[in-house]
Amino acid sequence: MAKVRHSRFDCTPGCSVEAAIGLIDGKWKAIILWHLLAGTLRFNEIRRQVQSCTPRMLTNQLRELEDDGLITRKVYAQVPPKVEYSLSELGLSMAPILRSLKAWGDANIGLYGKPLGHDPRDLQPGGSA
Amino acid sequence: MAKVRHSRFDCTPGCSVEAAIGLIDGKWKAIILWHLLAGTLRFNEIRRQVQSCTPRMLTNQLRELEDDGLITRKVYAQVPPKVEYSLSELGLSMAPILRSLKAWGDANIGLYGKPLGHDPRDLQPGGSA
DNA sequence: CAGGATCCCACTGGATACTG
DNA sequence: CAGTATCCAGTGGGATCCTG
Repeated sequence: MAKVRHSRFDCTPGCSVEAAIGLIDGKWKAIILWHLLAGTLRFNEIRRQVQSCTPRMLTNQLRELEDDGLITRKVYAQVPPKVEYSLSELGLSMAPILRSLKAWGDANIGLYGKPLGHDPRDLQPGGSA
Repeated sequence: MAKVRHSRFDCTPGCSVEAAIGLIDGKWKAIILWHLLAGTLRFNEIRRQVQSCTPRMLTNQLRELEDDGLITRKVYAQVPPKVEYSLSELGLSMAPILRSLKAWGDANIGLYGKPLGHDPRDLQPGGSA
Protein backbone atom coordinates (compact mmCIF):
# COMPACT_ATOMS: atom_id res chain seq x y z
CA MET A 1 0.00 0.00 0.00
CA ALA A 2 1.22 3.41 -0.91
CA LYS A 3 0.83 5.45 2.21
CA VAL A 4 -0.44 3.30 5.04
CA ARG A 5 -3.37 5.55 5.64
CA HIS A 6 -5.05 2.96 7.77
CA SER A 7 -2.92 1.59 10.52
CA ARG A 8 -4.60 -1.80 10.59
CA PHE A 9 -1.64 -3.98 9.82
CA ASP A 10 0.27 -4.85 12.91
CA CYS A 11 0.11 -8.58 12.59
CA THR A 12 3.25 -10.60 12.74
CA PRO A 13 5.24 -10.21 9.54
CA GLY A 14 4.24 -12.53 6.76
CA CYS A 15 0.63 -12.93 7.75
CA SER A 16 -1.07 -13.10 4.41
CA VAL A 17 -4.54 -13.59 5.82
CA GLU A 18 -4.32 -10.33 7.70
CA ALA A 19 -2.80 -8.68 4.68
CA ALA A 20 -5.79 -9.58 2.59
CA ILE A 21 -8.52 -8.70 5.05
CA GLY A 22 -6.65 -5.51 5.88
CA LEU A 23 -7.41 -4.34 2.38
CA ILE A 24 -11.10 -5.16 2.39
CA ASP A 25 -12.01 -4.09 5.89
CA GLY A 26 -13.51 -0.70 6.54
CA LYS A 27 -17.19 -1.27 6.30
CA TRP A 28 -17.61 -0.54 2.60
CA LYS A 29 -14.57 -1.65 0.66
CA ALA A 30 -15.70 -5.18 -0.01
CA ILE A 31 -19.07 -4.11 -1.38
CA ILE A 32 -17.50 -1.39 -3.46
CA LEU A 33 -15.09 -3.88 -4.95
CA TRP A 34 -17.93 -6.28 -5.50
CA HIS A 35 -19.90 -3.78 -7.49
CA LEU A 36 -16.87 -2.72 -9.48
CA LEU A 37 -16.47 -6.34 -10.43
CA ALA A 38 -19.43 -5.77 -12.71
CA GLY A 39 -17.58 -2.99 -14.48
CA THR A 40 -16.58 0.64 -14.31
CA LEU A 41 -18.77 2.90 -12.23
CA ARG A 42 -19.02 6.60 -11.59
CA PHE A 43 -19.04 8.11 -8.13
CA ASN A 44 -22.77 8.55 -7.83
CA GLU A 45 -23.43 5.22 -9.42
CA ILE A 46 -21.56 3.59 -6.58
CA ARG A 47 -23.46 5.73 -4.11
CA ARG A 48 -26.69 4.44 -5.49
CA GLN A 49 -25.55 0.86 -5.08
CA VAL A 50 -24.38 1.43 -1.53
CA GLN A 51 -27.02 3.81 -0.29
CA SER A 52 -26.12 3.89 3.35
CA CYS A 53 -22.59 5.04 2.61
CA THR A 54 -22.22 8.80 2.89
CA PRO A 55 -20.29 10.71 0.23
CA ARG A 56 -17.56 11.44 2.70
CA MET A 57 -17.07 7.80 3.54
CA LEU A 58 -17.33 6.76 -0.07
CA THR A 59 -14.56 9.17 -1.02
CA ASN A 60 -12.53 7.95 1.88
CA GLN A 61 -12.89 4.29 1.03
CA LEU A 62 -12.28 4.87 -2.66
CA ARG A 63 -9.09 6.75 -1.86
CA GLU A 64 -7.82 3.94 0.32
CA LEU A 65 -8.64 1.38 -2.31
CA GLU A 66 -6.81 3.51 -4.83
CA ASP A 67 -3.79 3.94 -2.59
CA ASP A 68 -3.76 0.21 -2.06
CA GLY A 69 -3.68 -0.24 -5.79
CA LEU A 70 -6.94 -2.12 -6.00
CA ILE A 71 -8.86 0.37 -8.07
CA THR A 72 -8.13 2.94 -10.75
CA ARG A 73 -9.52 6.45 -10.81
CA LYS A 74 -9.99 8.16 -14.13
CA VAL A 75 -10.90 11.85 -14.12
CA TYR A 76 -12.41 13.44 -17.20
CA ALA A 77 -11.54 17.12 -17.47
CA GLN A 78 -14.98 18.43 -18.26
CA VAL A 79 -17.96 20.19 -16.80
CA PRO A 80 -19.85 18.72 -15.11
CA PRO A 81 -17.07 16.56 -13.74
CA LYS A 82 -16.94 12.88 -14.50
CA VAL A 83 -14.92 10.38 -12.58
CA GLU A 84 -14.82 6.70 -13.27
CA TYR A 85 -13.69 3.97 -10.95
CA SER A 86 -12.65 0.54 -12.07
CA LEU A 87 -10.77 -2.41 -10.72
CA SER A 88 -7.05 -2.58 -11.38
CA GLU A 89 -5.33 -5.85 -12.18
CA LEU A 90 -4.69 -6.29 -8.50
CA GLY A 91 -8.28 -5.53 -7.70
CA LEU A 92 -9.46 -8.03 -10.24
CA SER A 93 -7.24 -10.62 -8.62
CA MET A 94 -9.41 -10.35 -5.54
CA ALA A 95 -12.39 -11.70 -7.42
CA PRO A 96 -12.08 -15.17 -5.86
CA ILE A 97 -12.24 -13.64 -2.41
CA LEU A 98 -15.25 -11.54 -3.25
CA ARG A 99 -17.02 -14.43 -4.86
CA SER A 100 -16.37 -16.73 -1.95
CA LEU A 101 -17.73 -14.07 0.37
CA LYS A 102 -20.83 -13.74 -1.77
CA ALA A 103 -21.26 -17.48 -2.05
CA TRP A 104 -21.01 -17.93 1.71
CA GLY A 105 -23.44 -15.13 2.35
CA ASP A 106 -25.91 -16.52 -0.12
CA ALA A 107 -25.71 -19.93 1.48
CA ASN A 108 -25.88 -18.81 5.09
CA ILE A 109 -27.49 -15.44 5.43
CA GLY A 110 -30.87 -17.07 5.87
CA LEU A 111 -29.75 -18.52 9.18
CA TYR A 112 -29.81 -15.07 10.64
CA GLY A 113 -33.38 -14.40 9.75
CA LYS A 114 -32.28 -12.12 6.99
CA PRO A 115 -34.47 -13.02 4.05
CA LEU A 116 -32.56 -13.41 0.86
CA GLY A 117 -34.30 -12.65 -2.38
CA HIS A 118 -32.48 -15.35 -4.25
CA ASP A 119 -32.73 -13.11 -7.22
CA PRO A 120 -30.57 -14.72 -9.89
CA ARG A 121 -29.05 -11.34 -10.61
CA ASP A 122 -27.74 -11.44 -7.07
CA LEU A 123 -25.14 -13.89 -8.19
CA GLN A 124 -23.63 -11.25 -10.38
CA PRO A 125 -22.19 -7.97 -9.13
CA GLY A 126 -24.47 -5.12 -9.92
CA GLY A 127 -27.38 -6.68 -8.12
CA SER A 128 -28.72 -5.40 -4.83
CA ALA A 129 -26.10 -4.04 -2.46
CA MET B 1 -26.03 -13.72 15.08
CA ALA B 2 -27.38 -14.14 18.53
CA LYS B 3 -27.17 -10.73 20.06
CA VAL B 4 -25.97 -8.26 17.49
CA ARG B 5 -23.15 -7.21 19.72
CA HIS B 6 -21.44 -5.49 16.84
CA SER B 7 -23.61 -3.06 14.99
CA ARG B 8 -21.84 -3.43 11.68
CA PHE B 9 -24.68 -4.65 9.55
CA ASP B 10 -26.66 -1.79 8.16
CA CYS B 11 -26.32 -2.66 4.52
CA THR B 12 -29.38 -2.94 2.37
CA PRO B 13 -31.25 -6.15 3.12
CA GLY B 14 -30.02 -9.15 1.23
CA CYS B 15 -26.44 -8.07 0.89
CA SER B 16 -24.61 -11.31 1.32
CA VAL B 17 -21.17 -9.86 0.73
CA GLU B 18 -21.61 -7.53 3.67
CA ALA B 19 -23.09 -10.32 5.69
CA ALA B 20 -19.99 -12.40 5.24
CA ILE B 21 -17.39 -9.73 5.84
CA GLY B 22 -19.40 -8.51 8.78
CA LEU B 23 -18.57 -11.76 10.50
CA ILE B 24 -14.85 -11.69 9.85
CA ASP B 25 -14.12 -8.03 10.40
CA GLY B 26 -12.79 -6.83 13.70
CA LYS B 27 -9.06 -7.02 13.29
CA TRP B 28 -8.57 -10.54 14.60
CA LYS B 29 -11.48 -12.76 13.68
CA ALA B 30 -10.18 -13.90 10.33
CA ILE B 31 -6.82 -14.93 11.73
CA ILE B 32 -8.41 -16.66 14.68
CA LEU B 33 -10.65 -18.60 12.34
CA TRP B 34 -7.68 -19.37 10.16
CA HIS B 35 -5.76 -20.88 13.00
CA LEU B 36 -8.75 -22.82 14.23
CA LEU B 37 -8.94 -24.32 10.78
CA ALA B 38 -5.92 -26.34 11.81
CA GLY B 39 -7.81 -27.78 14.75
CA THR B 40 -9.01 -27.12 18.27
CA LEU B 41 -6.98 -24.62 20.29
CA ARG B 42 -6.93 -23.42 23.85
CA PHE B 43 -7.12 -19.78 24.81
CA ASN B 44 -3.44 -19.26 25.36
CA GLU B 45 -2.56 -21.29 22.32
CA ILE B 46 -4.45 -18.81 20.21
CA ARG B 47 -2.76 -15.97 22.04
CA ARG B 48 0.59 -17.38 21.09
CA GLN B 49 -0.42 -17.55 17.44
CA VAL B 50 -1.76 -14.02 17.44
CA GLN B 51 0.72 -12.32 19.70
CA SER B 52 -0.32 -8.73 19.22
CA CYS B 53 -3.86 -9.47 20.33
CA THR B 54 -4.42 -8.64 23.98
CA PRO B 55 -6.33 -11.09 26.20
CA ARG B 56 -9.19 -8.68 26.44
CA MET B 57 -9.56 -8.41 22.69
CA LEU B 58 -9.09 -12.11 22.22
CA THR B 59 -11.93 -12.82 24.63
CA ASN B 60 -14.01 -10.22 22.91
CA GLN B 61 -13.45 -11.58 19.43
CA LEU B 62 -13.94 -15.17 20.52
CA ARG B 63 -17.23 -14.26 22.14
CA GLU B 64 -18.46 -12.57 19.00
CA LEU B 65 -17.42 -15.51 16.89
CA GLU B 66 -19.24 -17.77 19.30
CA ASP B 67 -22.37 -15.62 19.26
CA ASP B 68 -22.26 -15.65 15.50
CA GLY B 69 -22.17 -19.42 15.63
CA LEU B 70 -18.82 -19.74 13.91
CA ILE B 71 -16.93 -21.35 16.77
CA THR B 72 -17.66 -23.65 19.67
CA ARG B 73 -16.45 -23.11 23.21
CA LYS B 74 -15.91 -26.11 25.42
CA VAL B 75 -15.15 -25.51 29.09
CA TYR B 76 -13.61 -28.23 31.19
CA ALA B 77 -14.63 -27.99 34.83
CA GLN B 78 -11.23 -28.41 36.37
CA VAL B 79 -8.41 -26.54 38.02
CA PRO B 80 -6.54 -25.01 36.39
CA PRO B 81 -9.27 -24.11 33.92
CA LYS B 82 -9.17 -25.43 30.41
CA VAL B 83 -11.18 -24.00 27.56
CA GLU B 84 -11.06 -25.25 24.04
CA TYR B 85 -12.17 -23.42 20.94
CA SER B 86 -12.99 -25.09 17.68
CA LEU B 87 -14.80 -24.29 14.49
CA SER B 88 -18.48 -25.11 14.27
CA GLU B 89 -20.03 -26.47 11.11
CA LEU B 90 -20.80 -22.95 10.10
CA GLY B 91 -17.26 -21.86 10.88
CA LEU B 92 -15.90 -24.70 8.82
CA SER B 93 -18.05 -23.59 5.95
CA MET B 94 -16.01 -20.40 5.83
CA ALA B 95 -12.91 -22.32 4.90
CA PRO B 96 -13.14 -21.32 1.23
CA ILE B 97 -13.18 -17.66 2.23
CA LEU B 98 -10.22 -18.05 4.54
CA ARG B 99 -8.28 -20.01 1.98
CA SER B 100 -8.94 -17.49 -0.75
CA LEU B 101 -7.77 -14.74 1.58
CA LYS B 102 -4.63 -16.68 2.34
CA ALA B 103 -4.02 -17.49 -1.28
CA TRP B 104 -4.39 -13.87 -2.31
CA GLY B 105 -2.10 -12.70 0.45
CA ASP B 106 0.52 -15.25 -0.49
CA ALA B 107 0.41 -14.19 -4.10
CA ASN B 108 0.39 -10.45 -3.54
CA ILE B 109 1.83 -9.52 -0.21
CA GLY B 110 5.25 -9.18 -1.77
CA LEU B 111 4.06 -6.21 -3.77
CA TYR B 112 3.86 -4.23 -0.58
CA GLY B 113 7.44 -4.83 0.38
CA LYS B 114 6.38 -7.31 2.98
CA PRO B 115 8.73 -10.20 2.52
CA LEU B 116 6.98 -13.53 2.48
CA GLY B 117 8.81 -16.55 3.75
CA HIS B 118 7.17 -18.87 1.27
CA ASP B 119 7.48 -21.46 3.93
CA PRO B 120 5.46 -24.43 2.69
CA ARG B 121 3.90 -24.75 6.12
CA ASP B 122 2.45 -21.32 5.53
CA LEU B 123 -0.08 -22.86 3.22
CA GLN B 124 -1.59 -24.69 6.13
CA PRO B 125 -3.18 -23.04 9.15
CA GLY B 126 -0.99 -23.33 12.19
CA GLY B 127 1.92 -21.68 10.48
CA SER B 128 3.09 -18.19 11.29
CA ALA B 129 0.34 -15.76 12.14
C1' DC C 1 -5.33 -20.78 33.04
C1' DA C 2 -8.77 -18.04 31.24
C1' DG C 3 -10.58 -14.55 31.68
C1' DG C 4 -13.30 -9.91 33.93
C1' DA C 5 -13.18 -4.84 35.28
C1' DT C 6 -11.87 -0.31 34.60
C1' DC C 7 -9.73 3.69 32.54
C1' DC C 8 -9.02 6.20 28.62
C1' DC C 9 -7.90 7.92 24.17
C1' DA C 10 -7.60 7.62 18.99
C1' DC C 11 -9.85 6.87 15.36
C1' DT C 12 -14.27 5.69 12.70
C1' DG C 13 -17.68 7.34 10.74
C1' DG C 14 -22.40 9.98 10.74
C1' DA C 15 -24.71 14.66 9.85
C1' DT C 16 -24.60 18.76 7.71
C1' DA C 17 -23.09 22.50 4.90
C1' DC C 18 -20.26 24.21 1.25
C1' DT C 19 -17.50 24.25 -3.54
C1' DG C 20 -14.96 23.95 -8.34
C1' DC D 1 -21.19 15.88 -10.51
C1' DA D 2 -17.86 14.79 -7.42
C1' DG D 3 -16.33 15.78 -4.04
C1' DT D 4 -14.37 18.99 0.76
C1' DA D 5 -14.76 20.95 5.32
C1' DT D 6 -16.11 20.97 9.92
C1' DC D 7 -18.18 19.30 13.95
C1' DC D 8 -19.09 15.69 16.95
C1' DA D 9 -20.65 11.05 19.09
C1' DG D 10 -19.77 6.34 19.46
C1' DT D 11 -16.76 2.74 19.91
C1' DG D 12 -12.71 -0.03 18.98
C1' DG D 13 -9.14 -1.30 21.26
C1' DG D 14 -4.67 -0.65 24.18
C1' DA D 15 -2.80 -0.67 29.08
C1' DT D 16 -3.21 -2.11 33.50
C1' DC D 17 -4.83 -4.54 37.39
C1' DC D 18 -7.74 -8.09 39.50
C1' DT D 19 -9.96 -13.03 40.11
C1' DG D 20 -12.25 -17.93 40.34
